[in-house]
Amino acid sequence: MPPDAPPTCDPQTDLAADAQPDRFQRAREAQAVALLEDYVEMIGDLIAEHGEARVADIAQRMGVAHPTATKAVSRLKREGLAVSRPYRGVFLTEDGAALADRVRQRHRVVVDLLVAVGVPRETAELDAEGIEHHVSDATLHAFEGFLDAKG
Amino acid sequence: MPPDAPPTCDPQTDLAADAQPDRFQRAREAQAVALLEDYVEMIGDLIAEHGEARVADIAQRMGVAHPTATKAVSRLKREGLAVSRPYRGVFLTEDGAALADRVRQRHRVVVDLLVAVGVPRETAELDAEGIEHHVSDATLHAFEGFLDAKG
DNA sequence: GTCGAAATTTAGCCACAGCTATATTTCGTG
DNA sequence: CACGAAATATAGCTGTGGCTAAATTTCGAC
Repeated sequence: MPPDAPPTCDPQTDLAADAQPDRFQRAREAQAVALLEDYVEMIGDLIAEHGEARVADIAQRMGVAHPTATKAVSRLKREGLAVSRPYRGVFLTEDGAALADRVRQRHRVVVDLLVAVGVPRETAELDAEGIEHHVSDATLHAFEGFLDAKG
Repeated sequence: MPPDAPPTCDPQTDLAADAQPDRFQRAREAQAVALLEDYVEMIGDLIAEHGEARVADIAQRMGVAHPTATKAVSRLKREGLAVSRPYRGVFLTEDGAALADRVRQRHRVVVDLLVAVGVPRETAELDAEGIEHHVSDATLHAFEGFLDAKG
């Protein structure tokens, strides 16, 4: 096929198709940070409860084996989100703590919005765990506006 | 620490913590099928437009290299969602086509709901790409109910 | 103060999902 | 109808994120 004569007849369709790759790349990037966000939030919770986050507790709450949690912590340390000395508890850096706060807050807003539009609370909690990582700042702001207007 | 005397003082906190692993495992599973869903929907779109889905087109629209698309098609075939003969176009099985329809419909509902609560259309399209894969049937139903009630 | 249990880390495996480079096949053009 | 360009497939690499099994360290109990 010659490059100046694409096989599709509708130029509008082609335009939409051209915009798609960016969308999917964006979604892939969001997914890449999603796990780190979950671990950071979980570590934040554990520190708030116990004063430190032990690998065994992280693993248990994330539903993974101990070595998996250890590797995740390594990635967090590499990203500058957590610190730890060998065989000791894990702590968050300033950046990590800030991220944990943001994630926790976003989670709450997402759950509240889901409930506000009629999703049962329990279902909202379950779905929010996956949804929250794909909620942009703009969407989060819209959610907050909607909740303010409603209540 | 003895097993009958956990270090936390609040039994309610422990209960919530015990429920967490399932949540995360659920989110991980959802993420595992998300990519397949995207590919299936995209292949459905291409078939609707061109009568078949070529690997090069799939790769271009998904924003990945050709071999990545080829490997994805292999997984779809293994899962019984697509069929293809070597060096020829890709087609969906009955299951694949049904999944594509469901995904497309769910995407539309998610975008509509985001718009309904005040998210700009363009942002809604971007975020929906990631959000939709984590919307359960129960939540989708609630979204539809909310949209019906609204307009 | 030593020893053993518990926690952590390390090593090594698998599958996925991306990539580049190379081989193979198809198909339009001359 | 042969040939070369384009499309597809294969091979082999990287990094992620799981896992089990084995080595190491910590720490409480005696």
